[in-house]
Amino acid sequence: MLQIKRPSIVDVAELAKVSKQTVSRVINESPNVSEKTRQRVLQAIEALGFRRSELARNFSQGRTHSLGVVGRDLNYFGTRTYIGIARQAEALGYSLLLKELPESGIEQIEPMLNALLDRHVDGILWAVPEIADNHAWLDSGLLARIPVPMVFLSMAPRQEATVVAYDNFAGGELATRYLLDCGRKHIGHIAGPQEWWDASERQRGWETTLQQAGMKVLPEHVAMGNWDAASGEAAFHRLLASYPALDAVFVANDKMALGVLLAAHEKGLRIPEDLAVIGFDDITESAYFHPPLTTIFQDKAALGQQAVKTLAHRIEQKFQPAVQHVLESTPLTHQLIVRKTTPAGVIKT
Amino acid sequence: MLQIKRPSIVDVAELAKVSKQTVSRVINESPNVSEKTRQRVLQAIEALGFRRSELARNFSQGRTHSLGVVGRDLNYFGTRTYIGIARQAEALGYSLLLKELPESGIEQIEPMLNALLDRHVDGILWAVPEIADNHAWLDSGLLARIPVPMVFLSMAPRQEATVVAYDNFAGGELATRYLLDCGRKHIGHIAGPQEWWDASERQRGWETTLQQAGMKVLPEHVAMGNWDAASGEAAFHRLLASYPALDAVFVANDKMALGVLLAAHEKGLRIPEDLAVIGFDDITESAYFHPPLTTIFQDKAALGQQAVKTLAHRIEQKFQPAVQHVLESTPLTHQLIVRKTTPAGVIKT
DNA sequence: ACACCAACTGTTACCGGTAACAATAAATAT
DNA sequence: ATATTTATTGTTACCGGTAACAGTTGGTGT
Repeated sequence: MLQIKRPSIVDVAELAKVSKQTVSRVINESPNVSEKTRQRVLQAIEALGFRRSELARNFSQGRTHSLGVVGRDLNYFGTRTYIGIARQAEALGYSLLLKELPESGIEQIEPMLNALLDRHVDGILWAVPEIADNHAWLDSGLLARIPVPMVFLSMAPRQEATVVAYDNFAGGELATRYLLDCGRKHIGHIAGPQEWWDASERQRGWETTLQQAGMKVLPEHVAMGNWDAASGEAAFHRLLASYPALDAVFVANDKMALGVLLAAHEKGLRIPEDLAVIGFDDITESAYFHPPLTTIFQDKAALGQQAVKTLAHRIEQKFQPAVQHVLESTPLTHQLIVRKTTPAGVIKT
Repeated sequence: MLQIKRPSIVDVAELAKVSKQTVSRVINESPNVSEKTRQRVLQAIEALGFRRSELARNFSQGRTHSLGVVGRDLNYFGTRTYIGIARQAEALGYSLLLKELPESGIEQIEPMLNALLDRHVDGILWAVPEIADNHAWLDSGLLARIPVPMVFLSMAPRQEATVVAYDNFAGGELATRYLLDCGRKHIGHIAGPQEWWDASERQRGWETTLQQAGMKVLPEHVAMGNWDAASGEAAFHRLLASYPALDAVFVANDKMALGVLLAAHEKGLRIPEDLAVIGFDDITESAYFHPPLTTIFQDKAALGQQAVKTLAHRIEQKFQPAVQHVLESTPLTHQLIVRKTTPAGVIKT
């Protein structure tokens, strides 16, 4: 059961009868190696099955070609986002070191960041949704003490931080304007938890659009849920009670919209005739809701991708300030997906 | 913009006027340090804000206290599973290095494993669903050349491999037996893709249960989907055409069940009176389907947790063969969640 | 008072690469 | 033919810890 030691650069050097530095040059494709020795070294590498230890290389260079990703639950930050992150990181030659921030939270933040820094990640991607003041630590000066570039996913813009995010305000506008285009006059909103930045932005988009259309927006025109289908159902009952004239509702995410559809059925409301519904997210199931849900789509994979690109860009700048790196950016804009919970034959303005 | 160098163990040693070895002893809580020097060292650590470089430690020890996780899409392997993995890894002091195996697949496997080994992960968790022969590489002898413990998530048992999985066969039995208990006589199945191990196991559970109940199982009693809601809808139409007597259906996952519900509505079938439906997975939305879906639950978080425990156990065995490590295992059993797509008042046998 | 042991601390080497600089050999200029 | 480049290769130090072994000190037994 003897574990055979991985061959090291020295083993290769001995076999090829060169110094280990020359081997290093070969594996790093330095041009200053004669073709003859290069071949000899390559042969030795082949013969021994040598592979460079990234661990050793990382240690010696002081950089690890890896990104720390701090997430919460993945649920929010989302499978699609994660795929975008993973693919882009791979494409740019970075590994991902993942950490889950537990609910409890605040006092875990510094240890978590330290754990990543102790492993010398080249950069950190903060993929925790902004809820209440859980980003308040940014004001504590902690950020300034972090010696690697950091990028934040989907949070309110801040002076000191690099943020990659969708404009949820615009998304809310888009949804609400479409309901107006449908000719609806009483457009309610089922919001996500107010403490969530994304939720309050969507709500602000709804509110602003209605006001610009000359409509009054009253507190009883909104009900709040917690993103879950169950809460959407409950919120809809409350909303209908406080706003009986309701003829359309913009729901802050598709899951809650599912609950709304169920509740509306129970109340005997016809959709979309009596009530138009528009969701947010375009989860894969929403095309199979009953009826299929009109919703707002945001390309989460592109979001993750863009975040990694941005982070990598800042890292390269740091390690090779001389070289001009290009940052190609993907536009992040919402898309309206019209299905059956809004009336047919609407002309979009 | 000068980057201040992280203090190293040597800086601490100088400040505390001891050798760096003594500092090492202090941070590793060796008992052989006098209280007086310990305090002096701790003070120096505090003063400098020293933190041990895990990178250096990993390098010097030849182990990284990290697990390589190879996944596909997360979609399948699932958010819940991932949470279980992350939490358990954190609890046991392991970091996670994540890799995404692209669809293309096979020829990517060896490079991917090598990438992990180059970074000296202590163990590898293979979280790619078994589809068709995508696990055939296990027979190539590659596995034997991997110098670290490896654990496979949810695949067919194999001689040479450590597998942590739910018994999907038993899950299929559980679902089907319940439909029998409901008094149904014509129980069809909407299967996942046959190439998926999980799917074929669930189907086998269905088939076996019916046969044991003395019923005939014909090919036209099954239709196959691809896990998506859309495919569930289509499959149901086909199934109904080929098996008109159908009075119950076991659907291999909840998403397809969603499509089935939609299709059944279109056909004017009452649920559960005309058709009983049972899904699989218990995704959060299924409680809000129309009507709420009866389904089979498996605790995916426990699955991920168990996989990490198993892997960690094997790693510890390897690094400290002398110590007897205990492996506490969580039982992985399915649970029947009865909602409204099956008739009320059934006595479970 | 002397040998011996325990408790504590220090020395040296090593993990596997890379960086910076030095040395040698071959090629070109004068 | 000699000085000077240029191309190629080797030497040495270093990254920040840990392991193995070697001292040093003080207390104890006789």
